[in-house]
Amino acid sequence: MKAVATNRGKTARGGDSRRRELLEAAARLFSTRGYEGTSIRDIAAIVGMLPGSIYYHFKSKEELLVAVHEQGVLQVMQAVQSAVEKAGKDPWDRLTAAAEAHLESLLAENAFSPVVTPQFTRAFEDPLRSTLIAQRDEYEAYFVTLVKQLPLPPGTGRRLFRLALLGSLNWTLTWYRPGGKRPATIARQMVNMFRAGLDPAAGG
Amino acid sequence: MKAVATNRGKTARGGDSRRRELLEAAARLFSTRGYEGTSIRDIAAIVGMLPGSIYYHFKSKEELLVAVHEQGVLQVMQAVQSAVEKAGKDPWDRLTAAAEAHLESLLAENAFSPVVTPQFTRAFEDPLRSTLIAQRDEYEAYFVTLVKQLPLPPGTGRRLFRLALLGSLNWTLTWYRPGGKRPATIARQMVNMFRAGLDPAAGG
DNA sequence: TTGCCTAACAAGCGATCGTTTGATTGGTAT
DNA sequence: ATACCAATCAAACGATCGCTTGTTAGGCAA
Repeated sequence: MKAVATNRGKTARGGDSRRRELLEAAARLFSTRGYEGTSIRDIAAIVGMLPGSIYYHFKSKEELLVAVHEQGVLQVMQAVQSAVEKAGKDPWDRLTAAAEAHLESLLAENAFSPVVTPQFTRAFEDPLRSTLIAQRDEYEAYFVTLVKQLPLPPGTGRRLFRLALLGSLNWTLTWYRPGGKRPATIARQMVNMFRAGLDPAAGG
Repeated sequence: MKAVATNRGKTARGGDSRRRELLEAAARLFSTRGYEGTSIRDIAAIVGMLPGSIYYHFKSKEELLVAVHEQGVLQVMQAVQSAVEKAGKDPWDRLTAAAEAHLESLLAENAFSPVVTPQFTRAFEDPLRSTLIAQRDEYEAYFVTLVKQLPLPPGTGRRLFRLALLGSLNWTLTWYRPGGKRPATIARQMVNMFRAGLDPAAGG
């Protein structure tokens, strides 16, 4: 494992910039037109590259998808974790912070994260599908711990609570228009809808 | 408008049965593999027909999709309306009945209805996209009236309430597995989560 | 200068896509 | 029997798909 001093072969400053451009273009197209609806040629055209050249950076279209998905999970996860850490100790505050960061990531313009949602994953066959689900589960497990800390009335299904909240948040992707309320506001109001009924300390 | 006594040309009893078979096969494939991920040849193979023969029944793949989508909207709409009518007068009961019927339709095996969700519509371009959205809006407007009848505390965003609830319900498509709770049970519990906090008459 | 290596180009492979066209089949009405 | 017509077959069209292959341009090290 010898350290390489010079950026061997990479263009000018900053490593694999072309690779990142490809990831970004692919993410945008995948999330708007879907995976099957996006061709290698579409992606190549955006970054100004011939279709064949993509295969120098990724060995297949599927591998490109997995890389995009991984990047998406990473981005959302980091945003959420960092927001939660800043949120203090109250479990509801922490959940609210997570929801805000989650929705902001999903609706951000960079367009990496929409690919992360299971609604995207659903259409794939099983070797690939399992890979994507595994990546995503790592993230969703974080929400499990957040919900576990919540002071909920006994008998409340924590699993259903989590799925319902994430459902409300993720569904925003289908109706949100940039002109409207800020994503963080929407996320907070949604958490409050759930909270009002289930938090004994909240004021109805 | 002259009535035709004999089933002119249609096979045996029951009008355009082949057309319905095509719609059904297309619905199943569209909802599992997506529109772009489904080929005319796939659909033809299921109903035992050569690819070209499909074009006797539908003039294009897009028209087939629109027909499937329309059928899906119709099915869900009828199921929901019929359930609401049986539900009595209490607005929360009516909403609960609607949610149950909605989710049951979405998770039913016939597989027509998943195509109705906006998560499916999202990926299309604008002439087609607008057509699908228009079909779907007709249905969603029905939920608007249901939510309007609800006795909610002043200041509660009814629009966000509706979108959040439908989000929770629709998202179930991404995680539901046939072994688990019955769809109607899930729907009822979800409505109750929202209700507990927002209905002044509910017992916390 | 020589040699290497990254990153891309140029061209095309076979497969599959949605769709069209013309012929064929079988039942129904006359 | 004949004529008709709905419904399908059989075959192929051009376009586009993911991907491969051989080559080339340019920077870095020896």
